[in-house]
Parts: sequence; C-alpha cells; structure tokens
Amino acid sequence: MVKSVSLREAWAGEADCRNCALRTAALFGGLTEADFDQIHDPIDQYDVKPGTALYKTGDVGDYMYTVRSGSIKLVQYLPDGSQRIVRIVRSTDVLGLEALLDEGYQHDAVALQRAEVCRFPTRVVRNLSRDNPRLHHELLTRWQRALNEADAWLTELSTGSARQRVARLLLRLVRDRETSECELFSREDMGAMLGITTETASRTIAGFKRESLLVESRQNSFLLDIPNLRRIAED
Amino acid sequence: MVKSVSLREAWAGEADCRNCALRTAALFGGLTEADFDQIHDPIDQYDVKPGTALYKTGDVGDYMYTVRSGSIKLVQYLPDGSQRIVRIVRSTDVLGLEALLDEGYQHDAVALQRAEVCRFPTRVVRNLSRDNPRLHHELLTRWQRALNEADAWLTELSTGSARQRVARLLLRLVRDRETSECELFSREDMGAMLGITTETASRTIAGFKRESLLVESRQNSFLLDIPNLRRIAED
DNA sequence: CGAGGCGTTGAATGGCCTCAACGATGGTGG
DNA sequence: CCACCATCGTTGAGGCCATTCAACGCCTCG
Repeated sequence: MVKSVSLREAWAGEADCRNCALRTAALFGGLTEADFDQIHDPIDQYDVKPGTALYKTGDVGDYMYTVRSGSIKLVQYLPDGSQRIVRIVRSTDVLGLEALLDEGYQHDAVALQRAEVCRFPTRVVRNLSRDNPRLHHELLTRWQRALNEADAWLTELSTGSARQRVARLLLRLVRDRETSECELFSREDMGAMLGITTETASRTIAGFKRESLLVESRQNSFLLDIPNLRRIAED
Repeated sequence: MVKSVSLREAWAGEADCRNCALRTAALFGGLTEADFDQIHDPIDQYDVKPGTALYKTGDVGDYMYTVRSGSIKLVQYLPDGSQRIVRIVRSTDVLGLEALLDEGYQHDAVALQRAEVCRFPTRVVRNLSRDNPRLHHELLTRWQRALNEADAWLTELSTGSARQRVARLLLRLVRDRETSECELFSREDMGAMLGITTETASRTIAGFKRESLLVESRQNSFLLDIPNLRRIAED
C-alpha cells in the first residue's frame, strides 16, 4: 500500500548549520560557535519524496531529525493491521526525541509531502545537552510540545462528527501560516488521522468544496473559508 | 456536574520521602541523603476523594505531584464544553511535568477514585535536576512515558468499535497488575475516555457482564476474562 | 493501450447517538 | 426513622450518520 523508499537515494549533501536559515527556530538555535566546533559528526540533509520512511517502529535510534520543509506523519499500527496517524511533524520540528533515551523509535516516520530534513546523530545531541543548559531546555520544551500536540490530536481530531474533525484538521493546517492556502493530504491519510474511513473523508472534503468552504487555487492547493470552517469546527 | 472539592481539607501530613515505600519507583528514587538535605521546602501528602481537583487548566504550576495510590484523570475541554479525558495517571506516576517549563498546567487533574498523592514545589525539582543527572534522566524518561501513553490512548482507545474500545480500556486497567481484579470508573468517565456516550459505555459494560466477561467480585470490583476480552479487543 | 492508484459517488446496512423512562442507591432533612 | 431528592446505571425506541461494498472516471506510468 505505502511504498517504502530508501533514504539513501535522498541524500542532498552536508548541512551548513552555522548559516542555516531556520537556525533561530531550530533545535540548535542556542548553540555557540564553540559548540559547533565540538560537532565532529556530519549532519546530512535529505530531500525526501512522499512515502519515504525516515525510520520505522523499533529501529535503533542512532539519529534524530529536524524538518526543514514539508510534513512527516508519525504512524502507529493496531494488532489488526490498521494504521493510525498520531501526529504530523512540520517545519522546525524535531523527530525522534525518544532516541535520546536509548529506546527504539516509537512510530514509523513517513513523508506526507515532498520534504527536506536534516539528520544528526543522537550522540551529538546527548553530548551537547550535557553542558549546554539552553539546548537542554530546548529539548524539554520540544518534548512538552509533542505532548501538547498529542493531546490536541485526541481532543480536536478524534472527537465529534466527521465534519467537525475534517474542519478542525484543515484549520490546524493553516494555523501560524501567513496565508490560508494549504495542500491537502490523501483521503486515506486524512482518514487515518481522524479515525474515519477514506470514503467519509472523501465525501466530507467533496462536500466542503461544493459549499465553497474549500476553493482550489492551484493543483492540489486550496484556500480555506476560515470563519465558516471555524463555525463548523466548534458546534 | 463534577463537584470541585478543595485540596485544603485533604491534607494528610508531611511526607517522609527518605522512608517512602514507593521510593525506588518514584521520581526521587535516585536521590542521595545529601540531596534530601537540600530540600528545605515541605513535601505534603494528601488524601483526595473522587471528584477533587489537584489543579485546573491554566493554573500557575508551582507544584508537581506523585501519585501514591488511586487514579487521577487529566481532562481537556472542547469549545462546545464537552470534556475529553486524555490520560489517566496512577501509582508512582508524576503529574504536572509541564510546570518545569513555567507553563500553566495543560489539563484539569481530577481524582477518579480515592487517591493519595504527594505534592512538592516545582522549584525543588528544578534545582535538584540541575546538578543531578540521574533525576534529570528520570524526568526525561517520564516525559517520554507520558508521550507513549498519549499515543496509545489515541491508537487503542479512540479507534475501532465501542466494544473494542471498552475491552482495551479494561485490559489496560489490569496491565502490570498481579490480579485481574479492577475497579470500574463511572460510565460518564468511560465515555469521556473512549469518545463514546455514557449510554453506549453502559450498554457495553452491561453486555460484558451478561457474557460473563466481567464478574463482580466485590462491590464495584470486577474480575476480567482476559483471554476473551483480548479477543474482542484485537479483531 | 492497459493497469493500477486515487477520488468520488451510490445504496444499503448497522452501530452509535438522542431522548426518554425507570429502578436502585445513598445522602439529607423533617 | 422515614419520606424525599439527586445521582447513577440501565434499558427501550427511533433516527441519523458513518461504514461497507461496489462501481465508475480520471490520471499517471509502464
């Protein structure tokens, strides 16, 4: 069903953290020049296509990732084989925090859209955070952010009617964005996020289009009628 | 609907951490005698009745809690006022980690059953964890555990039919327990945990009783037919 | 050109929700 | 002590919404 593409073919060179455009927002934002000198391991940048898995559940957590662009889904499986997407991770977010605890990864991490990520050895973070309070605090903050996301995913996206859930998902996609334009996910992924079937996701999205709550601006890019979607989301 | 009882009347004395029966499993398990000497603030123990709130969403996080016995629910609210229970916290678990980051609490924390908790100032943990790698690692581990719980709550308890969800909840209640005996929650709470109505929760539990998957051993204490519940949970 | 993936739509079923009623229980006050 | 009330679990009836199973058009790609 989901094609699994190797990361190998996605390598896009070594990253230049010091001059990273996202640096202020990234995990390494608080590092000094001296800190960077301590990083002897290469930090690689990858260009991943939709469907590519960065890692799988249970894999040894030698690496952590920062997302530069695009979206990555975190997927868990039920005993019966059905999948549930428990979170999506986007620009400036960190993937694989659990690796710091020497646990295997807790999810499959799979690209939803074309995405750029930076990969760095877990060991680097572990070493740096020992002596760097700011990085260390940054890690705690991100752990908490993941937890808040997980809770919101439950209260907002797994509660209420299908219409409400889809509306909340759409609104979530454009939060903290300058425009109300966004790319949609496949109906199958939407279903796995919202705990509904792909058919219901499809019907609901199609309905929103007919009601002009959703207007296609470019190929698979939609403008949202935020006020009306918000009305649907809340009652 | 839910009575809110003040913590004040629940005070049960100062805790004696050094001789705590739960110490090896508790947050402070790795502390030395010297560490304890640094704690100048009192650590209080409370005996809370069902319905009592330890804290509410947005409250200033001056304190953290360890649960000694019983269960505490973490509750979030939707804009329309309906509530969703996003996690339950039980013996040896820590409540209020988010307080370490100077955020307000992210949930209402309310006792489900009669419970005993220890309360300690967030400041104490913040100070001790600065110089104590073991405590510090313990904190990270607990953060990750909360995250795993949150994810499991979504995949196991918010996915599938009502029958499956209730079965999974019951099994979860006796996991890592010596016996298969457990107390049930009110049908309203079950509904809020599983994203179903109280009536559906009631009907499902009543059905389980009729099928002898659930046998009352004492007043509101039930023995589970684990193999058959597991069968229901998985298909 | 055929195959396969994806989004869409239809029809029918069924599971859950809604609204309502009722019994049991436990606490309160006369 | 007992009538009274509130709460909680249970059950019924009816309706709606999501699922299920199926078919079809469109697109990409081999």
